Amino acid sequence: MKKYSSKTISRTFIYIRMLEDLLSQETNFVSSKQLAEMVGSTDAQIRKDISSFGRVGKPKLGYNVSELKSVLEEVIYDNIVHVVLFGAGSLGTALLRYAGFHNDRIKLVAAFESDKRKVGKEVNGVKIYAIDDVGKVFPKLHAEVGVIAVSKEKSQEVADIIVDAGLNGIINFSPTTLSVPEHVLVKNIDLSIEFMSLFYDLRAHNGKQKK
Amino acid sequence: MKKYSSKTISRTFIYIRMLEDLLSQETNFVSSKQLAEMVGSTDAQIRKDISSFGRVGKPKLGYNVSELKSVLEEVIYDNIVHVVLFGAGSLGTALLRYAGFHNDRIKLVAAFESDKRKVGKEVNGVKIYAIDDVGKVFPKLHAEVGVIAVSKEKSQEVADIIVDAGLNGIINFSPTTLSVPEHVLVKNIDLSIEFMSLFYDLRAHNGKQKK
DNA sequence: AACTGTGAAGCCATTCACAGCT
DNA sequence: AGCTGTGAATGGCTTCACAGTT
Repeated sequence: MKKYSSKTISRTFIYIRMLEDLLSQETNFVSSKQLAEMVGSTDAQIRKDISSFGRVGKPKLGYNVSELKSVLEEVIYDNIVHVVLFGAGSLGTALLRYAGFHNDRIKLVAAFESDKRKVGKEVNGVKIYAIDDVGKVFPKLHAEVGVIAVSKEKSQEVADIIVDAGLNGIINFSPTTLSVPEHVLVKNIDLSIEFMSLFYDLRAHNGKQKK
Repeated sequence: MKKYSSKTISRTFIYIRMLEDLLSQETNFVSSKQLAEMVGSTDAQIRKDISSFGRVGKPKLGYNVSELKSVLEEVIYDNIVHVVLFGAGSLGTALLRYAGFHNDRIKLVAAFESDKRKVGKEVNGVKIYAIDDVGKVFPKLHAEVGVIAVSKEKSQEVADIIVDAGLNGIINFSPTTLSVPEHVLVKNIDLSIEFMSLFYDLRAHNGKQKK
């Protein structure tokens, strides 16, 4: 598998989304400049990203929308991601309901929760199991990525369970730095840091304007 | 206001969190190397970040934990962020309940929602208003940042409301690229992109290991 | 002796600018 | 004539490595 930078990959998802919009408007061709405008980037950036995947544009015409979409999709997905959720509290439940996880590339296959009252329920077609049954349920799931949506205090414990179960990708919504073996990839999404850093940028930004 | 890179700022929040942990264990000094290990970074990175805020470390001893914490906090917050939420669906409700927004630096001051059944309720001390009352309620709020947690279809409409109300920071949880005037700062948090790009990294990572 | 602070080097991503294609 | 693809230039962030400090 060829390795692209994860920045390029993140942008590629956004490009695909735009191409889908264009397709639904029956637009056949799009230029790097137009795409750039749609996603808030630059034409050079778009061309650089796309050209790293091969020669797909047509000089003078731009990119064929559906062809480009196929190329981008091929780069990114050869498979479906099987995701398991830990924690069905308010954040976990929001994730279960979140429309973004009900597409053809991501499949949320199960949720685990310690609160007995929630165990056995189903949200959006996803079953909630008791955390103690991980050993029993896991082998059937073919899961690849675990999502941690439990409290700060329990997150390391859950991370250990995920690692023991053999997964090597974690998305961590709790505000902690997890310690995991080196082969496990962790992506931290700390919502309060996102907020606070936006706020900081905002003040710096406004300060500049006043000058 | 001096401008630091937003990468440095994001890390600073994480440093503060670690320093709080150290304080609660009554540790007085910490070296860049120890901190690096705690947050999963390098000692040089830590020193570079901290030194950009001034000379605060003591050669041979390291950093005084509580002194460093004060310095970092001073850099980041002179004020409280007033946040307004749009959308009290499952994601919005999770945000209302999210512990990270109940600290002394972020204040979620109100929520707006179009579903009449939710209007008038209170979650975690935050009132839910009708979206039509924005004009009436807003002036009292002193809000600085708006959070969009509504569906893709309604997000641009809500962004327009936020901009009209005079806010110039938006955190957008919906999977769209908003169009806003140049002075408005938008931070997109697209959870499905986060997932998909983790998955991609994971596969690239595993591919490498097999060699 | 041990650790910080920092100039310099190295690395990566973005932007520029234009040759080449249709 | 217009738009892509890309080498070269730029800019920014990270790492190196060591002088300075206590």
